[in-house]
Amino acid sequence: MIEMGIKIDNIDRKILDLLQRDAALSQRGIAEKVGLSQNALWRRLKRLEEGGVLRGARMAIDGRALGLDLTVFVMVRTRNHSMEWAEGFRTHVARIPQVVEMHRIGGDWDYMLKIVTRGMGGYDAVYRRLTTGFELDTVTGFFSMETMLDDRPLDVSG
Amino acid sequence: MIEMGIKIDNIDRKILDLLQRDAALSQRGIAEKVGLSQNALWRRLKRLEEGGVLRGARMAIDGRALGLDLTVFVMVRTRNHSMEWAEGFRTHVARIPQVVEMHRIGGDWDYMLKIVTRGMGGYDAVYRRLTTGFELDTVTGFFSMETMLDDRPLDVSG
DNA sequence: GTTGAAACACCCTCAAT
DNA sequence: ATTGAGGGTGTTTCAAC
Repeated sequence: MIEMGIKIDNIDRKILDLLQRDAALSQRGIAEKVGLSQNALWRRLKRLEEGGVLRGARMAIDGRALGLDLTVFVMVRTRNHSMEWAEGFRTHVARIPQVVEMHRIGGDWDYMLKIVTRGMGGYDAVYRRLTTGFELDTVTGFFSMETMLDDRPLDVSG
Repeated sequence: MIEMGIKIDNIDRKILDLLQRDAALSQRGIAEKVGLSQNALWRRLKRLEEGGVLRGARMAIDGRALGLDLTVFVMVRTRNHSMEWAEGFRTHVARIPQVVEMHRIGGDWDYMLKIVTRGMGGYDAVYRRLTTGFELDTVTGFFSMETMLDDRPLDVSG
């Protein structure tokens, strides 16, 4: 079965762009910006939601207020490349709440994890938890010294 | 002047955790979950907002619905390490909308960029735009073959 | 696609405790 | 901290065009 997805026109793109930047916008406000009535906008939002394009509103928070001052990108090389092992590794990593992102990648490494935690002590704890119970070939961390751009909206232009 | 930040207690942490996962929760619903009256919750939200801890609601969208099917982590090594150059580079990169994240990092590389775009053609366009007008020493891309965890809430426990 | 309206939920701000 | 209440805003769903 082919994943079809719903049709998205330029007004939808504009709506998605606005909502990515501020999910608290009122329907009236969005409707005015895109040149629709509030009623017509409501029907589009319902359609986008039912089509799975809208995936819920998230509140962005300042991690530093919680002491989350360290971001590390961890590269992992493994020996076992079976799908079963990968799924087990995913489950293992998913239990570590400081991991905010995980990718299976190509190139010199097999996995890449984004970690957000409290200083080096927090990172050390994550590192130990990550490497306990799983045979990882190599683990290297790239430490973010400065977040220059963060959490930008996806490019909706098409 | 020292950045002080506001005090965050365990109820605040619980509130932040809930809002990170669903910014559309009603104040009544949150208040009930954390054991406060709606009125008391409102005061806490106002305080968290004025303290800069809450940074606005964003709608999460399904990039694939827009054809955004390729995520690449680009590592960049440069020759010039002055702060002026870095700021110019940041401005240059910020103009490329497919860059959703940019970090100055330590280790083998100087910068790391997260790119979300439409297939290899889209990546090629981003790559050319990135490397035009700026002398970069080395540029390498790690291609995400599978996003195993994405956009998880920050760990509020403390 | 549009306007208008009714019913409802939620938010914000009081006052009182 | 709590409850209760009033006014205002926003959403959802109609009917009619």
